[in-house]
Amino acid sequence: MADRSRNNDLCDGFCLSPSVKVEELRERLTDVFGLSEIFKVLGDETRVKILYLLAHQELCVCDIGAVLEMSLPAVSHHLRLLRALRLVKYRRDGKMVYYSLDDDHIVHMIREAQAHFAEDR
Amino acid sequence: MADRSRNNDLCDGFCLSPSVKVEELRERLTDVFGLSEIFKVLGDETRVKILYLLAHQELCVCDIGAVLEMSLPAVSHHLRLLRALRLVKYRRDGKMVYYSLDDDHIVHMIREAQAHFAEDR
DNA sequence: AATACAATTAAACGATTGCTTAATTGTTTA
DNA sequence: TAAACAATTAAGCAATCGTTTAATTGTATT
Repeated sequence: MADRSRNNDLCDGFCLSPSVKVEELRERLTDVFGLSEIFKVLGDETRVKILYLLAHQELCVCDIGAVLEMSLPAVSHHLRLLRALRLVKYRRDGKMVYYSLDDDHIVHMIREAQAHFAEDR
Repeated sequence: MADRSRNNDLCDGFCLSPSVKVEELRERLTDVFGLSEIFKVLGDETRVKILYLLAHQELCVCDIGAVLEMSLPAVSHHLRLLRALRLVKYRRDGKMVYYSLDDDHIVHMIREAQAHFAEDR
Protein backbone atom coordinates (compact mmCIF):
# COMPACT_ATOMS: atom_id res chain seq x y z
CA MET A 1 0.00 0.00 0.00
CA ALA A 2 2.71 2.51 -0.96
CA ASP A 3 0.97 5.81 -0.89
CA ARG A 4 2.16 7.72 -3.89
CA SER A 5 4.47 8.28 -6.85
CA ARG A 6 2.02 6.36 -8.91
CA ASN A 7 0.13 9.54 -9.62
CA ASN A 8 3.03 11.93 -9.38
CA ASP A 9 6.72 11.51 -9.94
CA LEU A 10 8.03 14.66 -8.36
CA CYS A 11 9.97 13.27 -5.46
CA ASP A 12 10.51 9.70 -4.38
CA GLY A 13 8.55 9.70 -1.16
CA PHE A 14 6.30 12.06 0.70
CA CYS A 15 8.03 14.41 3.06
CA LEU A 16 5.00 14.77 5.26
CA SER A 17 3.82 12.18 7.70
CA PRO A 18 2.11 9.25 5.99
CA SER A 19 -1.02 9.84 8.05
CA VAL A 20 -1.72 12.94 5.98
CA LYS A 21 -3.18 12.01 2.64
CA VAL A 22 -2.83 13.99 -0.54
CA GLU A 23 -6.53 13.76 -1.07
CA GLU A 24 -7.18 15.42 2.28
CA LEU A 25 -4.92 18.30 1.38
CA ARG A 26 -6.55 18.75 -2.00
CA GLU A 27 -9.97 18.74 -0.42
CA ARG A 28 -8.92 21.40 2.04
CA LEU A 29 -8.02 23.63 -0.88
CA THR A 30 -11.65 24.00 -1.82
CA ASP A 31 -11.85 26.44 1.11
CA VAL A 32 -9.94 29.04 -0.86
CA PHE A 33 -11.47 28.40 -4.24
CA GLY A 34 -12.00 31.65 -6.13
CA LEU A 35 -10.58 33.70 -3.30
CA SER A 36 -7.70 35.04 -5.33
CA GLU A 37 -10.15 37.10 -7.39
CA ILE A 38 -10.58 39.45 -4.48
CA PHE A 39 -6.85 39.76 -3.93
CA LYS A 40 -6.27 40.22 -7.64
CA VAL A 41 -8.47 43.28 -7.53
CA LEU A 42 -6.54 44.58 -4.51
CA GLY A 43 -3.29 43.82 -6.27
CA ASP A 44 -3.27 47.13 -8.05
CA GLU A 45 -1.94 50.26 -6.38
CA THR A 46 -4.59 52.48 -7.93
CA ARG A 47 -7.45 50.33 -6.70
CA VAL A 48 -6.07 50.13 -3.18
CA LYS A 49 -5.86 53.91 -3.19
CA ILE A 50 -9.46 54.21 -4.37
CA LEU A 51 -10.67 51.86 -1.67
CA TYR A 52 -8.67 53.68 0.98
CA LEU A 53 -10.14 57.01 -0.11
CA LEU A 54 -13.63 55.57 0.01
CA ALA A 55 -12.94 54.10 3.44
CA HIS A 56 -13.05 57.64 4.79
CA GLN A 57 -15.80 59.21 2.71
CA GLU A 58 -18.05 58.87 -0.24
CA LEU A 59 -16.61 60.34 -3.44
CA CYS A 60 -17.74 60.98 -6.98
CA VAL A 61 -15.80 59.60 -9.92
CA CYS A 62 -14.31 62.89 -11.04
CA ASP A 63 -13.03 63.68 -7.58
CA ILE A 64 -11.31 60.33 -7.40
CA GLY A 65 -9.77 61.12 -10.75
CA ALA A 66 -8.68 64.54 -9.51
CA VAL A 67 -7.02 63.19 -6.38
CA LEU A 68 -5.29 60.37 -8.22
CA GLU A 69 -4.55 62.54 -11.26
CA MET A 70 -5.99 59.95 -13.58
CA SER A 71 -8.34 60.05 -16.54
CA LEU A 72 -12.02 59.37 -15.99
CA PRO A 73 -12.10 56.26 -18.17
CA ALA A 74 -9.21 54.79 -16.22
CA VAL A 75 -10.92 55.44 -12.90
CA SER A 76 -14.22 54.16 -14.23
CA HIS A 77 -12.52 51.01 -15.42
CA HIS A 78 -11.19 50.32 -11.93
CA LEU A 79 -14.51 51.09 -10.29
CA ARG A 80 -16.13 48.60 -12.60
CA LEU A 81 -13.91 45.84 -11.27
CA LEU A 82 -14.50 46.90 -7.68
CA ARG A 83 -18.22 46.88 -8.33
CA ALA A 84 -18.09 43.42 -9.89
CA LEU A 85 -16.68 42.04 -6.64
CA ARG A 86 -19.08 44.08 -4.52
CA LEU A 87 -16.27 45.89 -2.85
CA VAL A 88 -17.95 49.24 -3.56
CA LYS A 89 -21.49 50.45 -3.99
CA TYR A 90 -22.73 53.58 -5.73
CA ARG A 91 -25.64 55.96 -5.91
CA ARG A 92 -26.58 58.37 -8.63
CA ASP A 93 -27.37 62.00 -7.80
CA GLY A 94 -28.04 64.02 -10.91
CA LYS A 95 -25.06 63.89 -13.20
CA MET A 96 -22.75 62.62 -10.53
CA VAL A 97 -22.24 59.08 -9.33
CA TYR A 98 -21.04 58.67 -5.78
CA TYR A 99 -19.07 55.64 -4.68
CA SER A 100 -18.52 54.23 -1.22
CA LEU A 101 -17.35 51.00 0.41
CA ASP A 102 -19.75 48.11 0.45
CA ASP A 103 -18.48 46.49 3.63
CA ASP A 104 -15.60 46.68 6.06
CA HIS A 105 -13.78 43.50 5.12
CA ILE A 106 -11.56 45.36 2.71
CA VAL A 107 -10.48 47.80 5.36
CA HIS A 108 -9.60 44.90 7.62
CA MET A 109 -7.57 43.30 4.85
CA ILE A 110 -5.72 46.54 4.27
CA ARG A 111 -4.96 46.78 7.98
CA GLU A 112 -3.58 43.25 8.05
CA ALA A 113 -1.42 44.03 5.04
CA GLN A 114 -0.13 47.14 6.80
CA ALA A 115 0.63 45.09 9.89
CA HIS A 116 2.63 42.64 7.84
CA PHE A 117 4.39 45.46 6.10
CA ALA A 118 5.28 47.06 9.41
CA GLU A 119 6.84 43.85 10.69
CA ASP A 120 8.99 43.69 7.60
CA ARG A 121 11.06 46.38 9.31
CA MET B 1 -8.97 81.41 -3.69
CA ALA B 2 -10.97 78.93 -5.74
CA ASP B 3 -9.62 75.55 -4.76
CA ARG B 4 -9.19 73.60 -7.91
CA SER B 5 -9.64 73.00 -11.64
CA ARG B 6 -6.44 74.87 -12.18
CA ASN B 7 -4.54 71.63 -11.81
CA ASN B 8 -7.21 69.29 -13.03
CA ASP B 9 -10.04 69.73 -15.46
CA LEU B 10 -12.06 66.65 -14.73
CA CYS B 11 -15.23 68.12 -13.31
CA ASP B 12 -16.23 71.70 -12.73
CA GLY B 13 -16.35 71.73 -8.97
CA PHE B 14 -15.49 69.40 -6.18
CA CYS B 15 -18.25 67.06 -5.09
CA LEU B 16 -16.89 66.75 -1.61
CA SER B 17 -17.21 69.39 1.04
CA PRO B 18 -14.81 72.30 0.50
CA SER B 19 -13.32 71.73 3.94
CA VAL B 20 -11.65 68.60 2.62
CA LYS B 21 -8.61 69.50 0.57
CA VAL B 22 -7.20 67.47 -2.26
CA GLU B 23 -3.79 67.71 -0.69
CA GLU B 24 -5.06 66.10 2.49
CA LEU B 25 -6.52 63.21 0.56
CA ARG B 26 -3.31 62.71 -1.40
CA GLU B 27 -1.29 62.74 1.79
CA ARG B 28 -3.54 60.15 3.34
CA LEU B 29 -2.72 57.85 0.45
CA THR B 30 0.86 57.47 1.62
CA ASP B 31 -0.59 55.07 4.21
CA VAL B 32 -1.16 52.45 1.58
CA PHE B 33 1.97 53.03 -0.47
CA GLY B 34 3.41 49.77 -1.71
CA LEU B 35 0.67 47.75 -0.07
CA SER B 36 -0.65 46.37 -3.33
CA GLU B 37 2.50 44.30 -3.71
CA ILE B 38 1.29 41.99 -0.98
CA PHE B 39 -2.16 41.68 -2.54
CA LYS B 40 -0.65 41.16 -5.96
CA VAL B 41 1.15 38.12 -4.65
CA LEU B 42 -2.11 36.83 -3.17
CA GLY B 43 -3.88 37.56 -6.44
CA ASP B 44 -2.94 34.21 -7.88
CA GLU B 45 -4.96 31.11 -7.13
CA THR B 46 -1.90 28.88 -6.97
CA ARG B 47 -0.16 31.07 -4.42
CA VAL B 48 -3.22 31.30 -2.21
CA LYS B 49 -3.39 27.53 -2.27
CA ILE B 50 0.26 27.24 -1.31
CA LEU B 51 -0.19 29.63 1.59
CA TYR B 52 -3.30 27.82 2.75
CA LEU B 53 -1.47 24.50 2.68
CA LEU B 54 1.40 25.96 4.67
CA ALA B 55 -1.04 27.47 7.15
CA HIS B 56 -1.69 23.94 8.39
CA GLN B 57 1.72 22.36 8.15
CA GLU B 58 5.23 22.67 6.91
CA LEU B 59 5.74 21.17 3.44
CA CYS B 60 8.61 20.51 1.07
CA VAL B 61 8.58 21.82 -2.46
CA CYS B 62 7.92 18.52 -4.16
CA ASP B 63 4.98 17.75 -1.91
CA ILE B 64 3.43 21.09 -2.74
CA GLY B 65 3.93 20.25 -6.40
CA ALA B 66 2.36 16.84 -5.87
CA VAL B 67 -0.73 18.22 -4.16
CA LEU B 68 -1.19 20.99 -6.70
CA GLU B 69 -0.16 18.77 -9.60
CA MET B 70 2.31 21.32 -10.82
CA SER B 71 5.89 21.21 -12.03
CA LEU B 72 8.70 21.91 -9.59
CA PRO B 73 9.95 25.02 -11.41
CA ALA B 74 6.47 26.50 -11.37
CA VAL B 75 6.10 25.89 -7.64
CA SER B 76 9.59 27.17 -6.98
CA HIS B 77 8.83 30.31 -8.93
CA HIS B 78 5.82 31.04 -6.76
CA LEU B 79 7.71 30.30 -3.57
CA ARG B 80 10.32 32.77 -4.65
CA LEU B 81 7.75 35.56 -4.78
CA LEU B 82 6.29 34.54 -1.44
CA ARG B 83 9.78 34.56 0.03
CA ALA B 84 10.53 38.00 -1.40
CA LEU B 85 7.59 39.42 0.54
CA ARG B 86 8.46 37.41 3.65
CA LEU B 87 5.17 35.61 3.55
CA VAL B 88 6.95 32.27 3.93
CA LYS B 89 10.15 31.06 5.50
CA TYR B 90 12.14 27.92 4.75
CA ARG B 91 14.68 25.57 6.21
CA ARG B 92 16.94 23.12 4.46
CA ASP B 93 17.18 19.52 5.63
CA GLY B 94 19.42 17.49 3.40
CA LYS B 95 18.16 17.58 -0.15
CA MET B 96 14.77 18.85 0.83
CA VAL B 97 13.69 22.40 1.53
CA TYR B 98 10.75 22.83 3.86
CA TYR B 99 8.50 25.85 3.68
CA SER B 100 6.15 27.30 6.26
CA LEU B 101 4.31 30.55 6.94
CA ASP B 102 6.33 33.45 8.26
CA ASP B 103 3.52 35.10 10.20
CA ASP B 104 -0.23 34.92 10.67
CA HIS B 105 -1.24 38.09 8.86
CA ILE B 106 -1.79 36.18 5.64
CA VAL B 107 -4.15 33.77 7.32
CA HIS B 108 -6.11 36.70 8.68
CA MET B 109 -6.31 38.25 5.25
CA ILE B 110 -7.55 35.01 3.80
CA ARG B 111 -10.20 34.79 6.50
CA GLU B 112 -11.39 38.32 5.77
CA ALA B 113 -11.58 37.50 2.10
CA GLN B 114 -13.61 34.40 2.92
CA ALA B 115 -15.92 36.49 5.07
CA HIS B 116 -16.47 38.91 2.22
CA PHE B 117 -17.02 36.06 -0.16
CA ALA B 118 -19.55 34.47 2.16
CA GLU B 119 -21.57 37.70 2.33
CA ASP B 120 -21.63 37.79 -1.45
CA ARG B 121 -23.87 34.75 -1.11
C1' DA C 1 34.90 11.28 -7.38
C1' DA C 2 30.75 10.10 -9.69
C1' DT C 3 25.88 9.54 -9.77
C1' DA C 4 21.22 10.72 -8.24
C1' DC C 5 17.86 13.70 -6.66
C1' DA C 6 15.60 18.07 -4.66
C1' DA C 7 15.45 22.61 -5.76
C1' DT C 8 16.52 26.90 -8.11
C1' DT C 9 17.47 29.80 -12.01
C1' DA C 10 17.20 31.40 -16.94
C1' DA C 11 15.16 32.09 -21.27
C1' DA C 12 11.13 32.20 -24.06
C1' DC C 13 6.35 32.00 -25.11
C1' DG C 14 1.27 32.88 -24.72
C1' DA C 15 -2.19 35.12 -21.97
C1' DT C 16 -3.77 38.70 -19.11
C1' DT C 17 -3.81 43.47 -17.46
C1' DG C 18 -4.08 48.65 -17.40
C1' DC C 19 -3.86 52.54 -19.92
C1' DT C 20 -5.14 55.60 -23.95
C1' DT C 21 -8.28 57.56 -27.40
C1' DA C 22 -12.79 57.67 -29.29
C1' DA C 23 -17.56 56.95 -29.16
C1' DT C 24 -21.83 56.39 -26.27
C1' DT C 25 -25.19 56.78 -22.43
C1' DG C 26 -27.66 59.41 -19.03
C1' DT C 27 -28.92 63.64 -16.74
C1' DT C 28 -29.38 68.54 -16.28
C1' DT C 29 -29.85 73.25 -17.84
C1' DA C 30 -30.57 76.84 -21.26
C1' DT D 1 -34.92 70.02 -27.89
C1' DA D 2 -30.30 71.30 -28.04
C1' DA D 3 -26.08 71.89 -25.65
C1' DA D 4 -23.10 70.70 -21.74
C1' DC D 5 -21.23 67.68 -18.53
C1' DA D 6 -20.47 63.31 -15.61
C1' DA D 7 -19.77 58.75 -16.40
C1' DT D 8 -19.44 54.44 -18.93
C1' DT D 9 -18.18 51.45 -22.68
C1' DA D 10 -15.29 49.79 -26.62
C1' DA D 11 -11.19 48.99 -29.21
C1' DG D 12 -6.30 48.86 -29.49
C1' DC D 13 -1.67 48.69 -27.68
C1' DA D 14 2.35 48.22 -24.46
C1' DA D 15 3.71 45.99 -20.36
C1' DT D 16 3.37 42.48 -16.95
C1' DC D 17 2.55 37.73 -15.46
C1' DG D 18 2.58 32.50 -15.24
C1' DT D 19 3.89 28.68 -17.42
C1' DT D 20 7.13 25.54 -19.93
C1' DT D 21 11.64 23.59 -21.14
C1' DA D 22 16.47 23.47 -20.34
C1' DA D 23 20.41 24.25 -17.71
C1' DT D 24 22.49 24.88 -12.99
C1' DT D 25 23.23 24.53 -7.93
C1' DG D 26 23.53 21.98 -3.73
C1' DT D 27 23.36 17.87 -0.94
C1' DA D 28 23.60 12.93 -0.15
C1' DT D 29 24.79 8.30 -1.49
C1' DT D 30 27.58 4.76 -3.66
